This record gives sequence, C-alpha cells and structure tokens, in this order.
Amino acid sequence: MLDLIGNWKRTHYCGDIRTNHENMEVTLMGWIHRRRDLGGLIFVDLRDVKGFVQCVFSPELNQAYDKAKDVRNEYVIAIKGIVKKRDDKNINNNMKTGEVEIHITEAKLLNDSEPLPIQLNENVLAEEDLRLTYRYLDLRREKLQKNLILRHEMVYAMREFLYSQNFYEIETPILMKSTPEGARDYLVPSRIHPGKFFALPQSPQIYKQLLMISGMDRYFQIARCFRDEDLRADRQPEFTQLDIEMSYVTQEEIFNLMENLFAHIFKKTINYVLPTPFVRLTWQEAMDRFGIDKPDLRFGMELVNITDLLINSEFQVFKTAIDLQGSIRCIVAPGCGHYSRKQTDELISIAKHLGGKGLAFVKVTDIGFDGGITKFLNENEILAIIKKTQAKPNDLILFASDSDKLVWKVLAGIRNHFGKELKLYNENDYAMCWITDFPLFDYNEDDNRWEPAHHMFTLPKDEHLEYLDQPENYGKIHGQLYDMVCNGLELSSGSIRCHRWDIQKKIFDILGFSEEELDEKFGFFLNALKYGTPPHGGIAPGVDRLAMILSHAESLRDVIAFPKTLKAVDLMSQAPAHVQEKQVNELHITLNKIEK
RNA sequence: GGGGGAGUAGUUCAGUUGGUCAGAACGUCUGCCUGUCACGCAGAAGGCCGCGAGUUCGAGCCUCGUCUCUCCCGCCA
Repeated sequence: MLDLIGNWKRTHYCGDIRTNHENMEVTLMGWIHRRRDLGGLIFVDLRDVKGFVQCVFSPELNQAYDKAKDVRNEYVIAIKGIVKKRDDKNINNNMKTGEVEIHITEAKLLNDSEPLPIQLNENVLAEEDLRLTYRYLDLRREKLQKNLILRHEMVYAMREFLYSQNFYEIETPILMKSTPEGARDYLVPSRIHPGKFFALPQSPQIYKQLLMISGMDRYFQIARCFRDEDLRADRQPEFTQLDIEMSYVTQEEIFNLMENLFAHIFKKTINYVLPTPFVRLTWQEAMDRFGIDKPDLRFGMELVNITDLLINSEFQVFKTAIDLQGSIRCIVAPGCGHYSRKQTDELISIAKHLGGKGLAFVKVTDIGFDGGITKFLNENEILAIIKKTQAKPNDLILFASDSDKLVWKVLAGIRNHFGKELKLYNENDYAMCWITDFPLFDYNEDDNRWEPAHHMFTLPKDEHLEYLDQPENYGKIHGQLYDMVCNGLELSSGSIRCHRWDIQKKIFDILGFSEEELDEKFGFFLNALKYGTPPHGGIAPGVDRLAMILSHAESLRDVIAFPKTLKAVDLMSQAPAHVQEKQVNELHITLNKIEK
C-alpha cells in the first residue's frame, strides 16, 4: 500500500547526516539502496543525491516496521527518525555516514519499483548499451552523479571567473545559416521556405565575432555545438564549449586569462593547484619532439630525428624514406630490451594500424645493438644513434621511416602506448601546454590547392603578413592560432581573428574563393568586417572534455547526462526516428527510400 | 567507407579438440535469523547461447551472411 507524501517535509539529505546531528529528529526521503533483514532488526541504506545513511527499523515500532518488511531495492520511502551515534563496534569506516544511523519512528512508502534491468553495483557494471538504454537508472550510480556534479561545479567556476573579468554571457542562435566550416553540418529543413535549410552551429564562431563588431567587448557562452561527423570516445555529435571572445587582445593576454581561468577551475573543482604559466610549444617543436600537435607532457620519451645520421644508410627501408624527402626518427623505450618477439610484434601492429608500413627496432646492449635491424647498421651509425638518443643498455629503440607526417603519427602513437604501458606518468597529474604557430594553410596535393589549416578568419602573424603576396611562401605563413592541450587531449582551440578586410580578402584569394561564392556563403559577415571591426580574438575550451579530464572518465559519455552512441543514436529515446509522412511533406522533402 | 574486440539466465561472466555443455556469481522469489553494512543460512524459479543460412550423425563451439554495442583509421579548422 503506497502512502502520500502529505505534509512531510525533508529536513536533511541522507548523505549529509553526521555525528553533529545526534539526537535530532530528521525527515529523509530517498531510495532503498540496500536492505538487510536480520529477522528481527531490519537495516536499510537510504540513498539520495548526497549519499546514503543506515536506517534501523526495529520490531517494536509496528507501523514503520511493517513498511520495512515490504520494501525492496529502489523503492522510494520517506522516514522520520532520530539520529543516533553508533556504538564503537558498529562504526562503518567505509561510508561517510558510518558513525551514525537513523532510528526510525515513522515511515511512508512513496513508491515501489520493479526489479531493475541493470544492477547499480559498480562491481557488476552492465554493458554500456544496456546502461544507455536505461540511462535514467544508470545515472543513479554514485560515480555518474559525481561526474555530473563535478561538471556543474566546473561550469559554475567558469561563470564565476568570467563574470569577475567583465565578460557578458550572451546567447547566439541554434538555427543558423550553413557556412563552410570544417565539419559536416546538421541541417534543419525550413517549412516556411521550401528547399531551404537552417544549419545547427558547429560553433558560434561567426556570431561571437559579430558581437565584437557590435561592441560587446567581452563575450562568453556555454555553447552547444553540433558536428555531423563520425564519433569517437572523445567526440559526440553534440557537445559543449565555453565560447569566449574578446576585443583588443593579444594572444599573450588570452593565454594569461585562460591560465588564470583554468587554475581557478582546477582549484575550485578538484582542489588541484595548476602550475602557471603553461608550457608553450610551437607547432613545429611539438611535432619534432612528440610527433603530434597534442602531446602528453606528463612523460618524456621524445622523438629523435636521426635522418642525418643515416643519410648514407644501406638499409633499403631507410634509403627509400630519404629518397622520398621523408625522415627517419626513433624513440627509446627505457628498459624494454628484454621484449619478446610477441611484444615487438604488437608494437609493429600498432604502427601498421596507424598507417605505417612497419616499425624497426634494435635492443641496446653493453657493446652496441642486438636483434631487429642491427645487421643493417654499421658501427659508426650505431655509435652515432646511441650518442644522439642517449640510449642505455637494455633499452629498446624503435625506428620509423617514411614521410614526416607518417613517421610522426606512428611514433606519437607508439609513444602514447609506452606512456600507458610503462606507467610513465601519474594518473592524477595534469600537464598543460599551449601549441602555437600553426601553419595558416595546408596544401591539398589531390586538388592542387591551398586549404585553411584551421579556420579562415585567422590573422597571420605580423611578421608573415608580407608572405600573403608571395605564393612561394604561402606554406610558411603561421597564423595567430593556438591550442591548449592537457595530457594529450586537445582542450581548447582559438585564434586572433582577422579584423581587417584587406587582409581577409587576400586570404580568400589564396583559398580560391570567388566573389559570388563569398557573398553567398557569408556576405553578411564580410560586410560587417568593413564597418570598424576592432581587433579581437578568442578561444573555446571543450566543456565535455575538461569534465572528462577532471573526473578521470574514459569516455565523454561518462560526463554527459544523455549521450549518444558511436553510431550517433540515443539508445534510450531511440532518436533519430522516423516521422509521420505529413511532417515530411510539410517540409517539402522527398525521401529516397524509407527503411523499416 | 575500412580494420580490431564483444554479443550465452534480469545482470556480469565461464563454457576444453564439435559429443552430460545449459553452468557460476549477483539479482529476483520463498523460508529462517535482533547489530548487519556487498549481512548470513536453506531452497526455488529463471535460457531462441544476438539473428539467418550452411557444414555435420551431432553446433553455444566450425564456415558464410547479417544486426547491435565498443575501440581505432579515414573524417572531425
């Protein structure tokens, strides 16, 4: 028999009860977390968002005791009782509320529950697809609740800090015009305008720049962004970024502000003192030392370029790479000289998986090299490699040779593998860095044209402005672009924007945009640039990814309340779903085929 | 678009060379138990072995296809 809540009012949260509440009468409401029926006494762990507390039902109190007889896991009850300190021998040090318990005087059964399709026990965690199907139950788990609460505190800290720095929080449209940015747009058909579409923002990029032109000076937004691309553990189709834009700033000022913001967030959320300023690496330096533009700086094992040492190598694989203007680089795995065939094969398979043709290795001994490709190296080369890499006996050296791009990719992957494998870093550490000086353009060999390496509205570095008129130097132009990286994860991306029309025009010319194309795609924006645009720049830290890092989650899905799977579906609501034919017709859309 | 992993009670998993191989733990239900805290004890119910073909005297196991989830590559400024 269920009871109504009536005039009962909750006085405390279960997880908050401590010895200082001793002898107080409390009213608690929550779920039956566990029930232990000893035949006489019945113990119930009552759970709410703050945790759980042990409640004692004793047979002498008939009304409440009868309720306790009937309750099962996940039933919802309200109780009145007296907080009692436990006897010393009954203290449970494994729980926050372990020194107290509630001696029940009255109870109401507010709702029952069918047995759950998944167990909430962290030790018997159900498969993720089932947990996502019953996400509202999965979210009852303390771990996920903690992640969401941590995320809340993180966003709170962001607002707190930015409000104090004269930022205004302004919303921008979700329904906007499709503009050619990097990713595929999510499109929304217009009912009122047949054949026309809105796009969901990949980021509020254009709007935030327009806000600077409007004179709002400093803007931020906790902005939802959408990208219709394939997913990963750290990529969802809709995600949140802390979108920031400021007028009259330099790159250095943005770094400074962000370092203070992040230090504030880390302190407030996990009480971690983040060292500032962050390490700064140019893109070139990051690639040379780590082979990747988002290096994990919690450990060393840097790449070593040994192309010049092997310029006359007889080894066909190395020769080929040199002939093709590529490079030979290596990485030293400390103390891995004992690796078995199976282990080295695994490394080779990682390399191949990353697109490499293979991975060469040697084991370092007291007198030189052994195994692997040793026989293809002469004594001078061996000595030179040992000298340059500082390799020690019983180390394993891994070589990749190919185009720079591929060598970097393979060795960066191998390096990350070893970081994890050899536990070269402390899981609880955070190594932040800035990556700067990205190339502004990439040359697309397939299409024979220049493409924006990041985005098109970036100001080149002052000293590279003249290259805009020198086609032979297009590849050398660096943008005022920067990424913030934490533990090998790209956390933010930003730039100083191009506020001058004359410069922007040159960039468009290089990218080969025609006047008509420009006008159609973002004429409104380009027009705005002509009316006194102040110098401005910004950055956009990923909110989900930061939450992931702060909570040590392995997947973005663990810090998003209702995430999508890798196939971009919501298993719980079964979205996306078919809609009624009428709805489709109203949108002036014809479907090619409707799958059942 | 491509490659790897997974799919067996409600849940997590085991299942040998194709032949007592339908199993355990947790959960559920029943009974006992007044200091448990992942309570304990005794018992019971619970299965389209993802789905579909094929090989075989015989398939959870082998082959092919297919679906779903997951990890990665491509893709994602």
